[in-house]
Parts: sequence; structure tokens; C-alpha cells
Amino acid sequence: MTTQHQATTAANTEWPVAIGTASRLSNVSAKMLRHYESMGLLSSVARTDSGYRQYGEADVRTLQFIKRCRTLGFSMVEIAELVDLWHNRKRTSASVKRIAQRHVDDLSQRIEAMQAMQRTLASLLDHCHGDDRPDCPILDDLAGNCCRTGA
Amino acid sequence: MTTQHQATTAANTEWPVAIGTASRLSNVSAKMLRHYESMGLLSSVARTDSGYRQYGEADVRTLQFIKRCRTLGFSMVEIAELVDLWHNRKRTSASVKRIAQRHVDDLSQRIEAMQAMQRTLASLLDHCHGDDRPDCPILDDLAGNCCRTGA
DNA sequence: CTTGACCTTACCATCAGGGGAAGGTTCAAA
DNA sequence: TTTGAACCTTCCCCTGATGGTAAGGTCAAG
Repeated sequence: MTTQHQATTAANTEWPVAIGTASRLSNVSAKMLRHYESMGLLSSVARTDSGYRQYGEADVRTLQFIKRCRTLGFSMVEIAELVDLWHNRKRTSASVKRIAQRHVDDLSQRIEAMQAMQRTLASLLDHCHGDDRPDCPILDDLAGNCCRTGA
Repeated sequence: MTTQHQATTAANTEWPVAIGTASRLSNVSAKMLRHYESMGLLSSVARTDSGYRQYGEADVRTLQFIKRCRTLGFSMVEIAELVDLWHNRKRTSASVKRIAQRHVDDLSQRIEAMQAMQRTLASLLDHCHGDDRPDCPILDDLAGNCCRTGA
């Protein structure tokens, strides 16, 4: 429709925008916009005379960047690093890759831990009749009364 | 070595024990022992005249039960339910199984969400050279500048 | 009696948010 | 012009499971 080079935000937006609009454009709650600002993730959000926050296009793009990072599971500390690198023309792609790789490794560890729980639980579920009698292999295992065979 | 029927706790233990010993026997920090008590998970921990907590064998077994549940990823709310069922002779194994099944389903969902993140990140990592130049497909994707093809 | 290990309560921090109260601003309709 | 809805502000408390620390009481061995 309109010019292509700012199609990331809604086409007919009048800048700057208030917090509610910035929230809708970035899919981040107004609460979190204020929180990110207090954390220093958005440098210098402008204000009107009456104190209302005013977000420019660059601010909203940064918020969308943060949102995408959160969707991928990065921590706020990692996101702060990524935003810094994003804004730093002298960054190296290696430094970005290092952060992403560390996060992937972290995810792998957490996934494996949860899968281990799942395997044990699946085995317990398998042994439990799930009827109206009180005898329960699950409770027996939890109480340590059972053959704790595998792990 | 000693009698078999109480081999779950150290053989030569003089009951009741203070919090440090209970902590070692259950592999739960003293901090958490106090917390569990304040949550009502341990009904009525005895005290000495000077106010020191005194844990009996049954208490320590309950703590070991809780510890095992935590290891399997159950939340404290679920653990409270499980402890209640464990102590309730009129429970049905179905009620126990329901809690465990719900937990497994929850784990499955969380694992899948993390695996989705991992897949996206793996693809991004694959496209990034990781050298000392600033061009970085990872940042491009996070900034929304990239072909967001798949998910 | 001192020393050190142990115990007590109480408060603060984590992490990424959500909920709500009390009050100021803006804008349009009546 | 007034009023009312929708919006904004700051401030404080809640989550869940756990760690940390501080200030002080208790106990047993030397």
C-alpha cells in the first residue's frame, strides 16, 4: 500500500505514539514497556509536557526485536547484550553467534532434564492401574518403597 | 547391617533429629525444611524447650517423598496433593495417576515449546558465519529484516 | 568461660511479568 | 462548558522455589 521501507509497523501510523499504541504494535504489554525502560533497554524514551511517554519508530522496532528475542527464549540479560550488538556497527557476527549458541546449549540441557523426568513418569504411569483401589505404584516409588531400578 | 525395616534413613540415627540432620537425611536444605513447614506440608514439627525443631522418622520420610517429587518436577501444589493422597488410606490410584498424567502433559507442552525455539535457533546458527564481520543473519532475523519463512 | 557449630526469626533477591489502587490527561459528545 | 470514557502516570504487592545474609539464642566440648 504505502511506502515499503517502513512496513514493519502499521502503514498509517502517526509518530510518535503513546504507550498503548506502542504496546499493540510490538505485542508487548504497557507494563513491560515501562519495565524494559527502567532496565535501560530503551535509551531515552521521550515524554510529553504532561509526562506521557512518546515512542518513535526506532523505539517500536527495538521493542519488536526484544519481543522476538523473548519468543525465542532469551533471558533479559542476553537480550540486553543482543540489543547492544544490534546497535553496534563494529560488532562481530561471532559475538552474536556465541550468545545464541550458549542459549541453545542451555535449552538442550533443560530439555534433557525434563525428558528424563518424563521417562521416569511415563514408566510409573504405565505401572499404575488408575482404578478406585488405593494401591499405587506411583506413590510407592515416590515413597521410596519400590524397586528404584533404573534411575 | 542393622534391622532392614528402616533402612531408608541412616542405620544408627537417634530420633528425633535437629534440622541439620534432617536436611542431610533428606537432601533438602534447612531453608526449605522451614519453608515446607510454613506451607503446611509437614503437619506439626515438634520443638525442644529452646525452640529447636525436632524431626521424627516419619517427618524425614515425608521430606524424602517431597524431595523425590521435586526431582520429578512436580510443583509444590501438586506435591501437597500427593502427600495428602499418600497419607490417605481411602485414596484411589486413579486420583494419583491423574495428577501424574497432568504433570506429564505439562512437561510435554513445555518441552515442545523449547524444542520449537531450538529448531529456529539452530537454523539461525546454521546461517551465521560467526566471523569478525558485523553482518549477521541472526540479528537480521531478530530485527525482522529477514525472510521469516517457516515459523 | 570461651569457642565454634548449630539453631532461631526476619528480611531481601531472583525472573519475567501480572494486578490493582489512586490520581492526572485528553478528547469527544452532550 | 461540563462530563465521561479512555488513556496515561507512579507505587506497591503477588507469583514459585530457592538462596543469602544479618542479628541473635543454644549447646557441647575444651
